[in-house]
Amino acid sequence: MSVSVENFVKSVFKLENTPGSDTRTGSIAASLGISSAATTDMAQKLALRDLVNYKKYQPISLTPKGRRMALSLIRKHRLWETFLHKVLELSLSEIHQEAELLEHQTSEFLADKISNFLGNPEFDPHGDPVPDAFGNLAMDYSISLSEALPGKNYTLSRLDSSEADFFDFSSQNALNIGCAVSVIKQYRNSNMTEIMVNNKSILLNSDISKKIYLTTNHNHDE
Amino acid sequence: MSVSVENFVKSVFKLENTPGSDTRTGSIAASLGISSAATTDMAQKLALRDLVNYKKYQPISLTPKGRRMALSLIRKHRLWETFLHKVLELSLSEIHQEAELLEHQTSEFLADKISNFLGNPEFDPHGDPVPDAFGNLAMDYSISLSEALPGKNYTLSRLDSSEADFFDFSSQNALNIGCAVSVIKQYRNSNMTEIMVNNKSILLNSDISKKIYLTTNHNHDE
DNA sequence: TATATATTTTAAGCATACTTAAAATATTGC
DNA sequence: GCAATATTTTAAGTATGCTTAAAATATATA
Repeated sequence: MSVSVENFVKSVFKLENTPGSDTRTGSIAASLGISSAATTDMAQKLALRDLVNYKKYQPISLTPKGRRMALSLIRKHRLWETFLHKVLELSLSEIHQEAELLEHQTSEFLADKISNFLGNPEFDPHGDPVPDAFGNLAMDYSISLSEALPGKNYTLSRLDSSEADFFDFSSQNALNIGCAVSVIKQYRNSNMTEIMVNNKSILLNSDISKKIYLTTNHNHDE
Repeated sequence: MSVSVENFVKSVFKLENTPGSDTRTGSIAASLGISSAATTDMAQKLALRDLVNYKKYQPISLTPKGRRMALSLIRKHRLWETFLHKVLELSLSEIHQEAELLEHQTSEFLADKISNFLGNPEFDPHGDPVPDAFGNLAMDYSISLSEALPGKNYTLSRLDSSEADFFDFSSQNALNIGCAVSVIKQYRNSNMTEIMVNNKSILLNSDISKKIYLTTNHNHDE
């Protein structure tokens, strides 16, 4: 399977699972950085290979086979990110681009070896769940900081970005996964969020707060 | 740089450095598993990019730029092989094919991280030297078992193959890097070599003995 | 040295994965 | 409901990296 096909399928999966997004030709084109014409072309070809469902002028969806492919790729991506961060000590801002390339050249056999070496991690260094070999994902109860309730205490569980700038900002402000976050105030009109981290107050705009995810401080098995 | 270009350059490098081989169109084609026509085509294109020297009907050679590219790839390949074997515990017969894919998706930055993690190894698990970041190779004084002198004692230093079968054979017969090998007799007419390993006598044909390299048991710095 | 054989190159064609421009269709606003 | 606008699809064209078949050239042999 070519890199282009794999990235296409992964893009559809991500858009299908992102609230507020759709899987229309233009959206997929934008997310892949290619033209709408190329997207239509690829959708038609992949429909013949039973990877996507395609009907003219309609949103594209993944078949079960396409979904399996996407989850396998996401698994490889997140395993590589975990490996690069924990073993080779690359920073959060460095791991994405390397994993983006390696994921396409990773056999299932090798993915299992990496997973096993890492102790079959459930979450990657960004807090994203790592699918297991069957495509199952750990449950994620996190909520976005932009939706969090003022006055409550949370734990930072996920940094949802693939941009180096975002990770540079978060690490410089000690916004690390696992740290305690108190939400002071939500400025609904200006879309700003004030939080307290390490006894320091930080005011964040929504570009940032949308990408930070939190879990409430209690056990979900209770 | 595309995978095809990288593999072409690597192939020329390997043929240039393999005694008894040449870098004519047909030889490169055979080593890459493509047609002679495709080889000519690629040679012409890469000459324009200053990676190879090409004149009609003449053997192809690498430019300094081409040589640097080849050594960078070989470095990445051998670092991955070392990593896969030592860290993820893949067998000697499994590492080549995985490294063959990963090498093309590895930045210089990542290669340096892997090298550093492994303690900047001078040799990979097959006994092949790992070029350093500047393309320098450790000196290799090994000789082929097919050329070794009867009655002498050697240490097995290199298993020169990329075929899984060969490594299955060698590991099953305890022909491991670092083990002591005594050469009993060279049967020059039939191209057979008799050796003693772990108090066991083994008779090897030249297909095998050519791929096994040995060092004499003394220090080259003396 | 001439000719037969082998090798290399050129030429034409194909698949993949894109592009831009035009045509077709869908959506929005009045 | 219809026109204006936006989106999607089709069509034509490009670069890469191959293929096979033919022509050109080189090499080997008698």
